[in-house]
Amino acid sequence: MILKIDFDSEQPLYTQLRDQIVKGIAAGSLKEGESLPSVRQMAEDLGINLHTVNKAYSILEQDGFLAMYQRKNALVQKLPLKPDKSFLKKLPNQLKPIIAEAYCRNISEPEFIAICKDIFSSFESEVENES
Amino acid sequence: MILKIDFDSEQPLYTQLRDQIVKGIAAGSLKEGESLPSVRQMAEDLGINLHTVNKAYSILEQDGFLAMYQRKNALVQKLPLKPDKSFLKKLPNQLKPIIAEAYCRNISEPEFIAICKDIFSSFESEVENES
Amino acid sequence: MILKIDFDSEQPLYTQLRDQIVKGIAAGSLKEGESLPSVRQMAEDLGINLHTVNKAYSILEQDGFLAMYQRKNALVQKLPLKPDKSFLKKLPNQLKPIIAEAYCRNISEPEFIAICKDIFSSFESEVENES
Amino acid sequence: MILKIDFDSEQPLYTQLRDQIVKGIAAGSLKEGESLPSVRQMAEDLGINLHTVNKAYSILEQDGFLAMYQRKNALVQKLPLKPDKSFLKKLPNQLKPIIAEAYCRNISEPEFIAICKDIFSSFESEVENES
DNA sequence: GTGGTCTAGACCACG
DNA sequence: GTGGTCTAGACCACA
Repeated sequence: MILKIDFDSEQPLYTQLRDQIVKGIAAGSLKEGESLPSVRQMAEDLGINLHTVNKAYSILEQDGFLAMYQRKNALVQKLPLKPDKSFLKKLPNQLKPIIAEAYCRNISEPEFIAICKDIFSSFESEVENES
Repeated sequence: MILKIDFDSEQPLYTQLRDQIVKGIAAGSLKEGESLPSVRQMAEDLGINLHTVNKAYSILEQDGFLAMYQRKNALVQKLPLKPDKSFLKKLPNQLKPIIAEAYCRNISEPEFIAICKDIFSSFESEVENES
Repeated sequence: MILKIDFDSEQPLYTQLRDQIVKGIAAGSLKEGESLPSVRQMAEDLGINLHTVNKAYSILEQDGFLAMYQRKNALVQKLPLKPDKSFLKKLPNQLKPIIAEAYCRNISEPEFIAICKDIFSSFESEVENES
Repeated sequence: MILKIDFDSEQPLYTQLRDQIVKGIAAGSLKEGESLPSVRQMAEDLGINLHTVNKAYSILEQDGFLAMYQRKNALVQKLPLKPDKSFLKKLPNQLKPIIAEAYCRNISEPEFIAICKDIFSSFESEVENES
């Protein structure tokens, strides 16, 4: 599992880290029960501040992706099969502005769906291949 | 065209306003050539500061959704038929973290696609019905 | 002499009008002693406000391009052969930021000169042909 | 790199600052990757408001001259070798009124070209000499 | 009346 | 300490 942080991105480092870990879980390179490097180790590996890693881990814990033990050891959690209701409510609100802009920019529904399917399949295929 | 601003949201006011207007254009309630309220009027209507509205308008102008003139109100612009390449490149990056999380939360691809289609059709249907 | 005002331009109307008239003089379509339409007439012709025309005429008078008589009749003036010193001092300052940006954008000196020559020759050729 | 702001000029402060920085880049006193003072520092140095500097920096960022990050100062960017098409289209329109007035004021084409060359060479020579 | 510019001062997110 | 956001209030150019 290789995490890439783009220091030149406009996106905050801690959300980048969060997204990278979620992507890792989605792609299967991070499996249930697996443990992440300690906050200190991760910060050193990525060359970022300890507090930044801490913030990312905290959010992931709060969202149910991680369970923190001993203040430093982070274990990947398996999410319940039924999707969280609050997430189901949040999801369309996240998508709406994106789709609105895509629609204005004359991207057709099939084109958009194709892009989504591509991303989905990128997760599903990797599940089988990665360790 | 009713705009709603959520003062408790963590999302900046000016991006909320931007998104609302893009949604309005997508939904057809704002048509090409139509004019938006003046920055002062809009600010008063929403109960926010003039400069915040100005920033939203400026971004929309920069993105080609609006044209602003010193002597006229902001006018809704028609976007070119061909989607902007830079947007096509940005789009998957916007979607990837959202889909990754959805995938982790056991939302299936068909479910996700259905949500997208719902949003798409909400724009397409309103185009015909709204004034 | 046809004047074109672009109501959608970001440039103020009165400076557009001023520039158009200067271009007309440069191109020879407006000759020394020729009289421009009255402020009222010009405003009506262009569909702009009387004050806007007045402002343009005033600036042109101040710059020596026009002589105003009877408050309404504007005569094209011939400029002295020796260039105004204050203009010679102002000119490089006007050009410097433009050339600086062109240079940054990798436009070579010959390219730039070619563009200038094109514009120059557009004035010189028209002098002979226009009425 | 010394920046001069003329408070008595009719030109807006933020465009003055913008032009000064572009000139600095053209002259080579600001090199790729170099960082500009923070908005606060620059504002203090020039005796102007923080937001005014911010606006100048934002425009420069939008035009590709600077890259701004939340956690770093503004960094000078290298522009692509191929000139922007939109700039090539804008350039003659910027030059036309200036050349028209110069032509009216009996400045010959060679004189004008000489002035342009002077400005160009002022950039090219400094590139080698400055640190 | 419109938007544009500028100032002053505040709070927050980020690292 | 950085830039980002937001507010409040002022003056000016434009038409």
